[in-house]
Amino acid sequence: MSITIKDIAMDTGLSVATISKYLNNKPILSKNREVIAASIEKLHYIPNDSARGLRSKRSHTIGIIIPTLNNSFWGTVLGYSEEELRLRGYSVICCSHEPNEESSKKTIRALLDKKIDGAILIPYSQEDCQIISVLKDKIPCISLDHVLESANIDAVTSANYEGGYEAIKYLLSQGHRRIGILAGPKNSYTAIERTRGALAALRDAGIAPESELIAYTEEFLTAEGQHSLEQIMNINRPPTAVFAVNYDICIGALINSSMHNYRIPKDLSIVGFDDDIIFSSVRPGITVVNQNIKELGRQAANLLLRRIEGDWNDYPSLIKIPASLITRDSVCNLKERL
Amino acid sequence: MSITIKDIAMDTGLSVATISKYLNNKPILSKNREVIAASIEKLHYIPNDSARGLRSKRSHTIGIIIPTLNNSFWGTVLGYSEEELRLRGYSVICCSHEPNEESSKKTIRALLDKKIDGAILIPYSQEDCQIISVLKDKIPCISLDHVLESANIDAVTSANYEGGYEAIKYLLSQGHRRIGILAGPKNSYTAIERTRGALAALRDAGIAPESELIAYTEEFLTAEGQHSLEQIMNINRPPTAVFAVNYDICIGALINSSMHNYRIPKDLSIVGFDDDIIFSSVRPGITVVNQNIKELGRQAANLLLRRIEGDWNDYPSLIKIPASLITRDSVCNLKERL
DNA sequence: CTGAAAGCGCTTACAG
DNA sequence: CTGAAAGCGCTTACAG
Repeated sequence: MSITIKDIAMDTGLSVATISKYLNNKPILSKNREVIAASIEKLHYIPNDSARGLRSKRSHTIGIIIPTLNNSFWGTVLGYSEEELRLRGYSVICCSHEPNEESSKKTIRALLDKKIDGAILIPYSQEDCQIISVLKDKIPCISLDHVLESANIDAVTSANYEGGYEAIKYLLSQGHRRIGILAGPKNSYTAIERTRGALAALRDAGIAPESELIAYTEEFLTAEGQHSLEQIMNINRPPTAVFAVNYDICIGALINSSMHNYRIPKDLSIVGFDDDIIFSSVRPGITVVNQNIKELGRQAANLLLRRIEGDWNDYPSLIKIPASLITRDSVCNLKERL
Repeated sequence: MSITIKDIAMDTGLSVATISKYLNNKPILSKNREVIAASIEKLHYIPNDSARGLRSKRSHTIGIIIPTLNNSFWGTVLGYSEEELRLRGYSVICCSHEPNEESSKKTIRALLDKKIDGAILIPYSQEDCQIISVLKDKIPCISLDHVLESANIDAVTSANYEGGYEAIKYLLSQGHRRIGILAGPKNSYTAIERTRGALAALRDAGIAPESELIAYTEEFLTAEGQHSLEQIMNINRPPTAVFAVNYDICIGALINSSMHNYRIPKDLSIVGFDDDIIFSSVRPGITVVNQNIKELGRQAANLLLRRIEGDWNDYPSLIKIPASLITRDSVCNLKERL
């Protein structure tokens, strides 16, 4: 019924073995190459993935494991990875998982049953080390967004540390000296890195970080972001500016300042991390450090493909994608005021 | 190397044909059923999808075509569909596509090459009829979120009309009589339906809709939402309340009212469509009509599976998922005021 | 470089 | 209901 490799063999007068070699980019006479290409085009031949997979033990599908899709950030990363992978001939099957061991195991099991050739994993936290170590013994794996300490694994993340550093450096350049850090959860890799960068920038400017200027939360929740700002503005000498390490925390801070009628940036300057349509729509626009989501997704896909193709030269590799400051109107220039 | 159906046959003393029948839920002696189940369990047998696919011409994978994943709404829908499908033994490969013919064709081509057994499509607009009609001749297809007029196709959507009706009915119950409708794009199925419902509610209350109280946009953009509110508040007798038909439009309206220092709900009441964490974090909380995203995703998956399994009884079917009003504090009760 | 043959792990008629 | 045999469309050694 449908066109097979046999039809191409008949049509070209070559053997199926040669057609197969063409399909797999193995050396054949360039004359034959042309003939085959023309025949494939003419007959609209499409290789049968099931047959290829059955013989070669490779499924040409890769798994992407994501915490939750209820989040435009992961969804977007997934989208870019998927695009890159698709263009290279792979399909992706994506799974979301809950932050518990049972869910992780089920997800891994399902993926392995599907005989995926590799996986990109976005971990919840360090605990997900377990799930990745099970996987990476069997197939190539990339950790996205998190660097898992205990696991020896390829990772691609944003330059979180540098992004945090940039945010504070900018605030300092605008004359701020008392800067609060809405540091988010203590167990989040990204939050930790961004906070570390922020503190380093402070230190490099000769400012000793004060613990009352750092507010931690349990999770990335707007409600906790609100509370963080509340807390930090109630100390003896409140800051003139705050750096919020993530979207939800930043939204929370914004909500809290509007409840207190703080005028931004006059009463309080703010820099967030992660851009969103809302930060450019709102007045004043909110200055943020923006992640390059497209590169994040693509590089993860590319690195994974290299591993699948057998290139383990630089293993384990940590790829950092630069994050960049988007300057808007939420930071007051204290120097101009003087 | 890995366990195959042959191993199970050996272990149980039955033939591979019988094991295959077990795997495919065909009638076998219940005695044998038990023996096989035990053996599969014992040897950790996992059927090889490639082999099954090669023989049976079914891939047990289904395609989900999505406008963009850069959107928590689609991502979430995808997540729920994926979960449902996975539990039923299918994997999903998802593709995003651009709103142009070339991109659509490439996407369809890629999916068809993968021999998907069915597809769920979230169209951009009526134009996507083309892409769906190409697909649905070959494999079962469900349209999600949109009902495509010209294509005879299964669809599952939220009760958009009813949701719009509810929003206005609520506003009326709070004593509002002059109500603005931020109607979004004229070519969006969901926007049209929600607006239709809103207008019907007005009419049913004996209020003739006035065209100056309806503001359309080109796309779903916050900037256009801002402009819509601006426009509608500048007419001779501005409304006491507005209904925003979608998230972005609602955010835009909120931003515009904050720029004008309208106090919500005192100066202006507002009801949105589509919930978001931000609407419950903000003060006052924003009243919205909420879609049941989980059901949307699940029902689409279930309907598709029914079609794939050959049940075309109720074709074409339109499944409407109820949307429900979440009452918060953005609507002023004018009756109490009197 | 090319080709003949075997075989990947299943499902599908077909007999029994 | 069960089983023997053929075959799905490829890739993989192996000769040539």
